[in-house]
Amino acid sequence: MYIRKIPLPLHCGLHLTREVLNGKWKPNLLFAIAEGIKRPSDIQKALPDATKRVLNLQLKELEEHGVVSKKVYHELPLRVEYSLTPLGESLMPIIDAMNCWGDAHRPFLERVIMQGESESVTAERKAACVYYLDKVGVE
Amino acid sequence: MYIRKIPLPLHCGLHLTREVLNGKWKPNLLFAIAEGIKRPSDIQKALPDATKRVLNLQLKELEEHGVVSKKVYHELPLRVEYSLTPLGESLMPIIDAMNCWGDAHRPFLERVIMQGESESVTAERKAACVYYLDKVGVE
DNA sequence: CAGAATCCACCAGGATACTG
DNA sequence: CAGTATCCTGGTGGATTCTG
Repeated sequence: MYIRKIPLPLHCGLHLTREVLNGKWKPNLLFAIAEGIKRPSDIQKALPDATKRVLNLQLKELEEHGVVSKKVYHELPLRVEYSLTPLGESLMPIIDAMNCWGDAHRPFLERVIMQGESESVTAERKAACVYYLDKVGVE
Repeated sequence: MYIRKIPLPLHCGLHLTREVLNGKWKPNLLFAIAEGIKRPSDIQKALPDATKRVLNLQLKELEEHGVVSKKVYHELPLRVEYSLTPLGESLMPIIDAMNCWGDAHRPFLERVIMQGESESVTAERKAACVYYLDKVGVE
């Protein structure tokens, strides 16, 4: 197994949670499992952009962190099912909130995130921000 | 400026939110600013384990993503103040929830996260999980 | 005080091929 | 079907130094 060379950071609740949720696909994994997508093959179908390898890695971490549990049925063909632990369930409000927030602000976020990528005019970006933030402020 | 070589992933609300919150210190930065810690020097004091450089980088991203705004007072000595935008405010319930969740489960999480580091006996870890999850389940 | 410039170690995550 | 082994690249974040 692997031993980290850089120690993990401080012990603020934020960091602990971050540690659990940190991984490109972890929120999606939790979300999928919460939706009843339990079997690895189905999970892969649900997240086609992720590799088997990485999904397995992150599932393993989620398991080690006590938020999902894994049940292996020794049949043929082999069957495996993941599910949320109570601790994992307690995380779902946060996951859902993150999902909603992202969806609610999608048009703005997509614009502003993409612009960060394509080194475009800062002024234009700022204008977009101001425009949107006005709207938010009014709501 | 820098052009990303790897395109950013899909457009699910979860990913958008992740993009905004992704950065070792971003949740803490938002939290600190929400608490009224506005000036860079104070922010650094609040997060002593982070480098000026990285804090600046992540603040800039938060700004570009429209969740914080930066006000420069052209005085001497130079004064700068960050604050949450309305969009950033709308993120605070999530930040707070993450903070609470981490704090609420700290004893368990600390144990289970640390053990991941020091490649210790899996059986022991599992025992710890089971023990804790029992408690959670009962609550 | 605020922050840009350099340099670099680390490691997360993708591609691919393989085992049971 | 589920999972592992190997290899490799991009980019995050730390250390340090320098400017206004």
